[in-house]
Amino acid sequence: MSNLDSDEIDKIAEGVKNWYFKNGDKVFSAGDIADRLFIVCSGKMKIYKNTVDGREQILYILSSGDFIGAFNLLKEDEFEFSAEAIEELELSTLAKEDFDRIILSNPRITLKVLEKAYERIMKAESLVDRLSTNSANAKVAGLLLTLIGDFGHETAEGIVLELTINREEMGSYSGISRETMTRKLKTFGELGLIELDGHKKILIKDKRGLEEFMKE
Amino acid sequence: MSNLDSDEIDKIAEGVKNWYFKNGDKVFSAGDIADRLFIVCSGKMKIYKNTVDGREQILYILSSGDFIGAFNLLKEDEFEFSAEAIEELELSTLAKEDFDRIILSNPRITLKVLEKAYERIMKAESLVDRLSTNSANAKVAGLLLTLIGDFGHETAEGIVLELTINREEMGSYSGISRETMTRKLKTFGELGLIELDGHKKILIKDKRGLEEFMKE
DNA sequence: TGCAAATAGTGATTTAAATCACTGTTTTTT
DNA sequence: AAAAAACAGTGATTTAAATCACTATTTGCA
Repeated sequence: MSNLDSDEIDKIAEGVKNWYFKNGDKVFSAGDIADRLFIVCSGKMKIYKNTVDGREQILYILSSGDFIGAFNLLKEDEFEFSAEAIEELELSTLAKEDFDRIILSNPRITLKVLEKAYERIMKAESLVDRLSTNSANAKVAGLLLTLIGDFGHETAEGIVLELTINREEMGSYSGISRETMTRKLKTFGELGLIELDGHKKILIKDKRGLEEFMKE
Repeated sequence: MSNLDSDEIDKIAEGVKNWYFKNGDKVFSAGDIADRLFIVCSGKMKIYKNTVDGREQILYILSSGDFIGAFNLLKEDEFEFSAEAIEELELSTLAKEDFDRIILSNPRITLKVLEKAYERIMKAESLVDRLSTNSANAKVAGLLLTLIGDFGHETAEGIVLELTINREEMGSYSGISRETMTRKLKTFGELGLIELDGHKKILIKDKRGLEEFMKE
């Protein structure tokens, strides 16, 4: 936050509010006025839409440092999606007009925001990738690779996913049903690509193998 | 292009090249180095990926004023998609390093680019919307509404789509097969929502009705 | 204008995943 | 630690769209 004079900083700090959410709490809903910027400080939240046929489609999983509600500079639209905490979550929010003012007067911050916008484009396009195949195997393989980014960390035995989403939500993040998700994960387990440990932990044993699945 | 001094403008003009493509010509391919920015001057081109199961998934249809190959500032990646003219097409291209230089030194242009990035986010997310339903009816309705933006113009009888894409490509822009596209368009015709006039023209008779189809 | 090539339409069949209905297991709560 | 609630697994069945194989129509070019 360089390039801000102290008056400006004071003014902004005034507008910043901090929030705390528990797993499952709703942060905002589709249709709410998007007059604030939400910045994730710790924890995770899911961004999702309700589809035509009454299911939920997860678009993004946001972690520390991600923000949402900002790119439409100066226009104050409604949110087209909803947000819900998927683990303990700390947020700061900032009035959109303050944010706009900061962007308009601080080129370096504009560039940062542009970078974030690019990140979001990449994520949306990779979701399109996942949804555009008809093969459930490819969807699940693609999902697991994405989840490495969202929930993965390296260990001695390989990459471990410590999930805070359930099978239904995994389905919703890849466009398949809960039951198909269950069945495909089992198949991948039998093939030695992954190892399931309870409901909340997956060990990725063969990342390459998963990538292969996305090519057929 | 305000805020550029004349030296700068000269330097940039040097790097600009103009291109002309016929319908069906390839502009660039996935895997090509993305070291240029492509700006559409007139005509249209489609941006697409080849999916896992060997089909083509259209991501965007770009028209005059749209550009591609830019948001990943300073990084020179490969294109993850291909581009092909879908009617006579005039392009200008600009070396990416020049573009980066312009952005970094002209905040007003950065803002313009940010606006375009937001537009692309909206388009990608609306494509996700379309792909995330299992109902072919909803996909086709959503497609037609999107095509209004890409190919539509108002006439006395309603909105007319003068298509430069075929049924296969319409399917590819909404995640269904050519045959299903054909059948659903027929159904919509019978319901009085649209009217088909040859292969290349569709009259939208009931936009509201189409929107309704996206909600069930 | 007529002809070839491209594109679209259509019925029959297959297929993979959704759905349904239930049971089993894990996780969380008190 | 026990009980309740949430979540996951599974077989049977249905379903909608993909695919196949072919014909008909449209388009654009010579």
